[in-house]
Amino acid sequence: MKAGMETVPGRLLRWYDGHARELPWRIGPARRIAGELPDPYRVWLSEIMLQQTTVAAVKSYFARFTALWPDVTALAAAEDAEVMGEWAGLGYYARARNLLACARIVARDLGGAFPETEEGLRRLPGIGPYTAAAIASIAFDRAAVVVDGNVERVVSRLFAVETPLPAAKPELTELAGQLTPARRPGCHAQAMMDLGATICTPKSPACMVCPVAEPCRGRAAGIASTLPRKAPKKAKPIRIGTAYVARRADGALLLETRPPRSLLGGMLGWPCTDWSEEPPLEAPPAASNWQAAGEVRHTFTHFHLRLAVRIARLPQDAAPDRGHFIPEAEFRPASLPTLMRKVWDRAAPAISEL
DNA sequence: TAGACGTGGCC
DNA sequence: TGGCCAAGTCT
Repeated sequence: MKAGMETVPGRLLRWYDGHARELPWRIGPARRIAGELPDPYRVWLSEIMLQQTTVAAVKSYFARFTALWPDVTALAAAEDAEVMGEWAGLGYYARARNLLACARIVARDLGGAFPETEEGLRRLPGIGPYTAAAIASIAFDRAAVVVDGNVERVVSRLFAVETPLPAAKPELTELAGQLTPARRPGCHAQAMMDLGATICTPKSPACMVCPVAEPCRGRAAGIASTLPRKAPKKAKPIRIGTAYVARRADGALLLETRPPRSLLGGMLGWPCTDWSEEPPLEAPPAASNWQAAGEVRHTFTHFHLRLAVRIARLPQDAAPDRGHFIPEAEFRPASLPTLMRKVWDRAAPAISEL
């Protein structure tokens, strides 16, 4: 085959063999060619962590999780609170709840082995179309069509797809399928994602060094950097509320485990009023002397939050109707979701003076 | 099906 | 500073 005739998947694979990112959960192209495949547990764990999350943010969490729980059986046996505490700061906490649920199903019902097919994987909690395809492809070398945000971007540019997302999704999936080779599908999937992450980036793609620049129709049309098109986003409303940081005479802090399937569900947090666009009605935990300790601002996916922080010292025999005291020695701010850690950062200097 | 669901980095 | 963006899933 003449060089100019080399197919897109062929160019991509050749590029990947020389430029694959080295990642802790990955087996490099040379070892994969030699027949080695990565540990499905590590692939699964990394894929869950990487959902809507950057590689940079995931690395330290992945290291800690695999050190604490080296295999799915170990993770399945962990306490909920410990796993949620280790996930704190990574966001999208439903992922951590589903991670544990999934680990327990795999350990208990599947003998500790992950399903090797998309269909089997798809039945597990927290594994959707993308993750099922990614695990089947990367961990088991199945020719699954892996479509994440990177692939959507690469494919929409290669074929100059101007239909806005999410309407363009079926078309992009079809085109991604046409590119998926029967040979080395796992390397192909990772090559597409590496290309999207390092060269075919959202803002200023490095077309000058792109291995598929020549066949790229988006580049030829001069519109690559504007693709994929996306539907306009809605404005975020501002919600307000109050967080209460109470410290007992012995230093213990009043925290509560937030209800599952809610915002920050399953995570530890300070008792709060509800967060709404109107001033809150809910009463604070019983205490005589709440003092203002500033405000925390935090932005979630769909709203901005302004949380007033109030602090109080509670008598040793206090019996609050919500939450539970955590002894000073056991309290780890790092086990709080970021919003709640911000509240603590605001409250901590003042509360020790109380 | 569109909205809920986190966070940190970048410009 | 504030809006945008990043390896999606669930309901």
